[in-house]
Amino acid sequence: MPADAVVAFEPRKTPLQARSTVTVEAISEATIQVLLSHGADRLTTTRVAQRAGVSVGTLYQYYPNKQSLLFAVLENHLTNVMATVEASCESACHKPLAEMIREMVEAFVDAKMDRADISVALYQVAADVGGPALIKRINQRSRKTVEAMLETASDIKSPPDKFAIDIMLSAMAGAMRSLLEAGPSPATVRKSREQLVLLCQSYMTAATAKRV
Amino acid sequence: MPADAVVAFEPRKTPLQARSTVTVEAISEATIQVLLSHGADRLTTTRVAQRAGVSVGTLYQYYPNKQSLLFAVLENHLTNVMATVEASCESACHKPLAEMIREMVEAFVDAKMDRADISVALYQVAADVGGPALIKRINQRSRKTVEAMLETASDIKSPPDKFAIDIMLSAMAGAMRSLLEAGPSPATVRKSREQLVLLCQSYMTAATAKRV
Amino acid sequence: MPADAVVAFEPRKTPLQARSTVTVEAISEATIQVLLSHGADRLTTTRVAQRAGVSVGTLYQYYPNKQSLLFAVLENHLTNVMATVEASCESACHKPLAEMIREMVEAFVDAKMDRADISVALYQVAADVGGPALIKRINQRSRKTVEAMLETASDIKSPPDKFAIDIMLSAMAGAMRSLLEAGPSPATVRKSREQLVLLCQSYMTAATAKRV
Amino acid sequence: MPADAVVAFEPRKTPLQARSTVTVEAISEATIQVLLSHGADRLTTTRVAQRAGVSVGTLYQYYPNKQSLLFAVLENHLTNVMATVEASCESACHKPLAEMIREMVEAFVDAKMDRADISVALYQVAADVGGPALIKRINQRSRKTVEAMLETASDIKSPPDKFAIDIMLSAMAGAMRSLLEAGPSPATVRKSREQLVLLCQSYMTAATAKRV
DNA sequence: CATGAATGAGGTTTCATTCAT
DNA sequence: TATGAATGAAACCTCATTCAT
Repeated sequence: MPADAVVAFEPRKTPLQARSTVTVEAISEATIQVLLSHGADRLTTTRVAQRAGVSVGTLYQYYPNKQSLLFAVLENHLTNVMATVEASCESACHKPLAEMIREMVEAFVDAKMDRADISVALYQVAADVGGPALIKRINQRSRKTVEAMLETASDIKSPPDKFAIDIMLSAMAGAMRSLLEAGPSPATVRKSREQLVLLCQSYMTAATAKRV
Repeated sequence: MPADAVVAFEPRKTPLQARSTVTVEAISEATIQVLLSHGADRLTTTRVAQRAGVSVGTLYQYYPNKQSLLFAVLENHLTNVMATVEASCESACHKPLAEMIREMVEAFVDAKMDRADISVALYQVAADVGGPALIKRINQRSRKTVEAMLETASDIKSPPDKFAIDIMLSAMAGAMRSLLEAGPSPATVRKSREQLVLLCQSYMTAATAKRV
Repeated sequence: MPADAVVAFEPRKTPLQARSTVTVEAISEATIQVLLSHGADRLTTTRVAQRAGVSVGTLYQYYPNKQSLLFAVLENHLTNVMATVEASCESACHKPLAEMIREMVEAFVDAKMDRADISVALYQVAADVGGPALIKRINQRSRKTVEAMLETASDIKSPPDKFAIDIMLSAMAGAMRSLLEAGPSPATVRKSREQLVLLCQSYMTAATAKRV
Repeated sequence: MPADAVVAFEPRKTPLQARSTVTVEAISEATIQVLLSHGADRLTTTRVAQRAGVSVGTLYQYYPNKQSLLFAVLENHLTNVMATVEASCESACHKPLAEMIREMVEAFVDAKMDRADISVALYQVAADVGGPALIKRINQRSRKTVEAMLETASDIKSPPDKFAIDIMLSAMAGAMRSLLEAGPSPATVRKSREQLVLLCQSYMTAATAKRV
């Protein structure tokens, strides 16, 4: 996959007709299937198109190049996960710190596990596809959401600074990645989830001045 | 990790003679240079050989294929980092928990920052080259080392279980990756290091039963 | 001229209705625009259709294929130029040789310069589209016209033979092409025009037996 | 043939070994063969390589892209023709004007006819390959050569200005092109050659102040 | 042992053309 | 008639790997 200039990541045409929407959906899903069954370096645009039941030409009507296709899939996944986390943040407002963290972390772990296969598959492509930049952007939004939640915690004076939140989020994501890549058993997942909650709780507590 | 058979990753011949060692070293360093200057998908064996000042043919006498080359470089880096961490663990034995963690985390951050460029470059290839498996192996060793250190902590009854240590290590590595990929300022690094220490200390403390 | 069969170059349907004429006109003009703005090898039927404000499908209702489109545009241009030259020939009948030539050459240069952009654009496609054959046909007509004119020259016994006229016309066209492709200043054009007149006059004079 | 940026026309590597020289020669010749047998738009790099008896990869070791290949062939041809003309110019020094012109024109016509097939084939590609720019460059050299020759003419005071020489050369080239594209009989060629001599002689004479 | 020319499978992408709506 | 989504053959070009010198 040549990745010279990181340009033109935007999908080429917005699917207006019903037929188009179906096609785009099929391509997107096929991308994941191929990623899972063949691996990132065996993923070819031709194969994706075949799996999607369309011709390569059709694929290229919606994505200007291979990168943009992978980028779109990655972005979609990350956005989904983030949406889940954001929802949990909203519902956890005004609760005590520990509970907030628990809900947030559990939402994150569950969202990731929900489509563990996709997550793992996407780790492979993130690096080639402008992943870091995208992740940075997503993380910034996540951090703001979490920060806003923490502002409302019932038992602390002031929330930890942005810095600490960033650290926590990246630590959580990193641990999750390790876990996913190990192909864990359900039991392991359960236990890890608990530990991750503990990790974040203890760090946030340590990084926070208690409210009077 | 590509779906096909993971073929011989081991270097082809052990460099017994001085000349060979020099050549292998040059190739290894050239790989990193090319990774940094051209990116993972512009890295070609020919280019690496040129940069190293040898012919492609020569390169293939020391590495059976491209993967094995990248694998070796990755392994070398990880081993170096781990060696540093292990050394710090040894020297921190019998100290109190918090101090142990501090020394270990600081050793890790410093080792990573020491050749930040390499770390960043290698994140690109890890996925394609059997990285996860390798990391798993390395992490296991790390975990054992850390575990052994913790056994000797002067202020705790028993160390956290393997599980918690794994979580901590992967969280630390994940946060570090995020940091490195952001291309941080020295000030940011200092602050992050401190926070990472705090993260690990508070988690380990929380995961540990205090000694009588 | 490509080696394969020279298929139907004729437009598919004669535009009888006003709407059709407008459409065909728009497509024709769009072709030139695209030729100028994108170059011959970036000219796609889709792009031409877009520029013309119609769909590709519509384009294919008036032209059976891409070649026929380009051919039509080329033919149109050449025919226009020739019509101008023919007109000048008619009006120059019965004048002295030198004057005839001057009027003819000046008409040619002016006609070409009138839409210099088109001329230059079409040089790019002529070769791929059966240009030489077309030019041959056009040139034959031109030669006959010029010959007819020369027959009436007041100061010569008999006109130069067909051969000489062909040579003159192709020399004139060749020089003009060179000039156009250089993107000349108005001053250069004026001077070149004068020289071209001189070239043709001196050649025709040399190739002619003077009238008693 | 995509022709975006007109870059990197230079051959990729200079053939140092004997084997390489042979290969390059074969590719060059094969290009002309394919051009003649299939036409410019059926010329593919694969076909050229096949005809040359090498693999595509090899072709691309010597030419960075298709354009550069065609450009090299075109340049080679034009340089050859020009060398012949230059030689004739040198040998015609100090002779009378008419004789000079005769020798120069005849040298040109003969050089072109010598490999008429190549000339015709190359007209097809010139436009796509940066031909005009190249021709401009070649023409400038030609003009200087001719100018230098004319300076020494034994029977004229001063030579025609650059302008007139440019006109003459482009007219001559244009007429020649027309002739070649018509696929002329030997008789036609002979006659055309004579006419071309006359054309240039009469123009140069007309454009010159006679020497005392 | 070193060299580097040669290989060729295979990847990405384009675009003329069709045809169901 | 007009549309434009879909097609898919085919083009260009790369690069891991080999092997004769």
